[in-house]
Order: sequence, then structure tokens, then C-alpha cells
Amino acid sequence: MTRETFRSALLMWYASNKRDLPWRKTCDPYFIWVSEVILQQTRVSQGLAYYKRFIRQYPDVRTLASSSSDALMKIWEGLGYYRRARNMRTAAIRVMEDFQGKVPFRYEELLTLKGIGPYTAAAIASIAGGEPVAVVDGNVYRVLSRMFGITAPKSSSTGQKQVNKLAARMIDPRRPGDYNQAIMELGALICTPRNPSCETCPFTGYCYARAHGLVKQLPVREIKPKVPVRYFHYFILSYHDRLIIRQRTRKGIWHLLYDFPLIERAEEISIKNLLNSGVPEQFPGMNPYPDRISGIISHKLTHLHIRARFYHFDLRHPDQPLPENHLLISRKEIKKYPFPQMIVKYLNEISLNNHR
DNA sequence: AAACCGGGGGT
DNA sequence: ACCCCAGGTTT
Repeated sequence: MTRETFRSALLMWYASNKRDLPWRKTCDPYFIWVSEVILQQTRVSQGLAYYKRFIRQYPDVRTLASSSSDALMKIWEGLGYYRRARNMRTAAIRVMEDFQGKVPFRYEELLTLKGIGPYTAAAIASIAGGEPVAVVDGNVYRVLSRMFGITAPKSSSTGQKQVNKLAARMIDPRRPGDYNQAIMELGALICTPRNPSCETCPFTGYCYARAHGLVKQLPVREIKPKVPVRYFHYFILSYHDRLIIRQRTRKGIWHLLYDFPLIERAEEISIKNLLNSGVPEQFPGMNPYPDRISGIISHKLTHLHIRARFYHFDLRHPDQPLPENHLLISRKEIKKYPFPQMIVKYLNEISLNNHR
């Protein structure tokens, strides 16, 4: 199959099978940018609602550049990889300063912006700028490795190089934006990781993996190390309608989001040891007997499995000095602050059950 | 090159 | 339980 045949068959398939998505109705590099960053490591089905809300709140670069951390994190709440949003804000400020508020659409310029790597730069440059630069994401890697029998592991540099080269050779320079979206759409809808729909694939008769019975083996996956388990012991300290939250200002997961005073251990912990953990000393008015202890809340991250337990304590007086980064807020104010999804879920559960 | 960074949905 | 998603930054 010639390169030209591949291109035209792919574009033909895309024209009649593409999903109707809001960022496909525009060539404005700002909207393309927002969609691409939201969709990093995120499925369309998960990111779509976030995209709409984000555009409503930050309709242009200027509004994004002047956003506050709390508002920005609140918009991103539950989506994960929160650094994406912070990097986008950093980049938006630079666009205002160095690009007169116009999001650039040339590949090399885009690469200089925080949070924009080879994939996102190629996506914006091709879709908004018509530049013939090929995207290589998980979909493209899978489609090309199966079509052409690339057997180097996906994580290896040789695998990356081979696929990058192949992608650059295959892209249609006349319609680079459509071509890039088409091959990703094929990967998302037909050439899926498991149980691909080879029967309806336009390339079913031309696919290396299909011809050699290797569809299940390609692309070659890397072996992943086991994920460690950590135990999170949260203190929910409340005084009538108010409770103490704290902002996570140290580097690491959930940076700049809010949670509660926390003891983190490799193991479960007894109440007695919990009370000797040092936290009660920070809150002198705290009743040492918990009013309520949650069950274990299990939460899985890519590189960490968390087992959390929430211990509710009563504060005997509200006007004690609070440690750095801690706030005493009313329950009505909770929804103004961005929390990790695990916390959001727990707070919803206990409020539904009418507990404190 | 390897580690880090979230959360969800499919199988 | 495992896979992986329109990846990028940091170390």
C-alpha cells in the first residue's frame, strides 16, 4: 500500500467516522491548546466536560493568565495531573508578555512554552497552523506499530525513534491537522488496545500485525514495577460548623490542593499511636477521643495505592493559633476549595449520611 | 534513563 | 487485577 493510498483512505474514513467534538469546530490555537492539555493522559469521555467548563471560565489567554491558583485548581479538581493546569497558566502569562496575547502556532515556538512537549506542539501547529508536523501519542504509536510491525518496546528510545520517523513519513502535508486527528481517532475508535475492531478497519488487509497474528502482542508493552501501598491517616478536626483544612504546599502529589492534617505511614496504625504521632500537639484544644472513624478508603494512583482512614475529632475551642498553611473554614466554604478526588468522595459520603 | 504526577473506565 | 488513556517535567 502506497503512502498516498494510506493517507486518502485514512482521511476518507475520518470524514465519515469522526466524533463531533467542540474543539473540532475551531482553528483558534487557544482552544486547541486547552483541549490538547486536558486530553494529555486523559480520555475524551473524561475530559469533555472539563473542557467546556474551562473554556467558559477562561475564554481566552488573558483570563487564564490572570487566574488565581485556587480557582484554577478548582476547575481542574478531579481531573488529575494538576501540574498541567499550573503549567498552562505559566505559559499563558508568557503568551501575554512575549506573544502579544496571541497563542503561537509554530512548532518551535510552541515547544518553548511550559507544559507543551513534542506531542502538544505538533497537535497545535498542525491543527491551528497547518504545519506538517506529526503527532505521536499512545494511539499513533499503537496504530503504526501494528500496521508496520514495530516490535521495539514502547518505552524504549529505539521504539520511539522508529515510530517518530514513520509518523513523519506518513503525514499528509496537505492536510496535516486532519491527518493527525484521523490517525488518533482510528486508534481511539478502531485500533484499540484490546479487542480492536479489525473487521471494520479500513486497513484490515494491509496491517502487519493482522497478517501475522500479532495484534494482541503489539505494541510491545514494558513490564511495570509493583505499585507501593501507603496508609493515609487523616484528622478531621471540627468545631461546630467549622473544620480545619490545610493546603499542600510541599512538592509532590496534589500540590497546592487542600486536604486535612495527615499522618502518612507504610502500615496501618492504632489510635494510640496515632495520638502519639505529633499531630495532636499542633492542636492544643483537640479532644483526644475521636467521634467517628471511617472505614478504609481505597484510592489508586498510577504509581501509588492509598488506603486512607479519616478520624473525626472535636475541637474544644476555635480560636487557637493554627499551623502554617492551615485554615479554619465553615462547611459551606468547603466547596470553594480544591480537594483531591479521594477527599471529595469522602466528604460527599459523610454529608449524605448526615454525619459531622 | 528513570521517577514522578490522578483518576477513570474497559476487560 | 491489569491496562492505558490526544504526555510533560524533573532528577
